[in-house]
Amino acid sequence: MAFMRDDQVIEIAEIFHLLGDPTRLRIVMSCLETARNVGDIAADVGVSPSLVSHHLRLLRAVRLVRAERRGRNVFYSTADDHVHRVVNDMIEHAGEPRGERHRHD
Amino acid sequence: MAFMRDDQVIEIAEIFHLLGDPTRLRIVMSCLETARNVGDIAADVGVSPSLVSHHLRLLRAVRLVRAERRGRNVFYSTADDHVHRVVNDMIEHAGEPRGERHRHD
DNA sequence: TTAAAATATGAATGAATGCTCATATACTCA
DNA sequence: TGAGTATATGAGCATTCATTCATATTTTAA
Repeated sequence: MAFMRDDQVIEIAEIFHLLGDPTRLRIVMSCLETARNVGDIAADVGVSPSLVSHHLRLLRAVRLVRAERRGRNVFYSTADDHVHRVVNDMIEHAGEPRGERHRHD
Repeated sequence: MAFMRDDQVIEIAEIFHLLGDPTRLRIVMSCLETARNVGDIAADVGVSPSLVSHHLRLLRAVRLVRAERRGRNVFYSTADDHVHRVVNDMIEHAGEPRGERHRHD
């Protein structure tokens, strides 16, 4: 783990960083189970379509989401199952009781 | 997922955000398998002990790492197994071949 | 072709952030 | 106790970033 190349670490950190903004995280969560178009995501998250579009561009760039055009809408969905696992594990982590040890070694 | 409370999402995003800096991610990786003291982590990552300490304080605050004093050293280790999974899944995600679909629906 | 709807892009800005350097605290051993 | 080592903290600075607003692009339908 300590022997990972710098560019690998930077790439991974960049993805974490994108998930590290509440608005963007909500956007990812919004299209985690089913593909959703930009307008619906915006309504879901409670921000402007413009802002959603900005964020989706970043998420697309690192392949966290994929875009698919249907008529005049563009539907977004999470790119692969790792995203599911990463988000779910983090939810579990955050859900743990705080203040004490969480491991047994 | 869309029904998560705001404070939950914010808390999770904050943890992702902390993993979203290359230096901090390296620090976490450095004490992912075995507990390591600040000086060794600094040497590992290639930054000053001061900077490592700054980062460790943030990581401690969200319980990503735990501190344990031994003599004049303080040893840090990752707080629980979710961190392992999250980091490993993300490495897999980043390691995938790019440019094509990664799911089947 | 035109109007309207959905999405995307660009510039500007206030706020947050990572880093450095200086200094403070904690611990050990002579 | 005092010197030396290991960590921690605080202020200051340059940079990055999330958001807004205005505008552009794309698509459908009349």
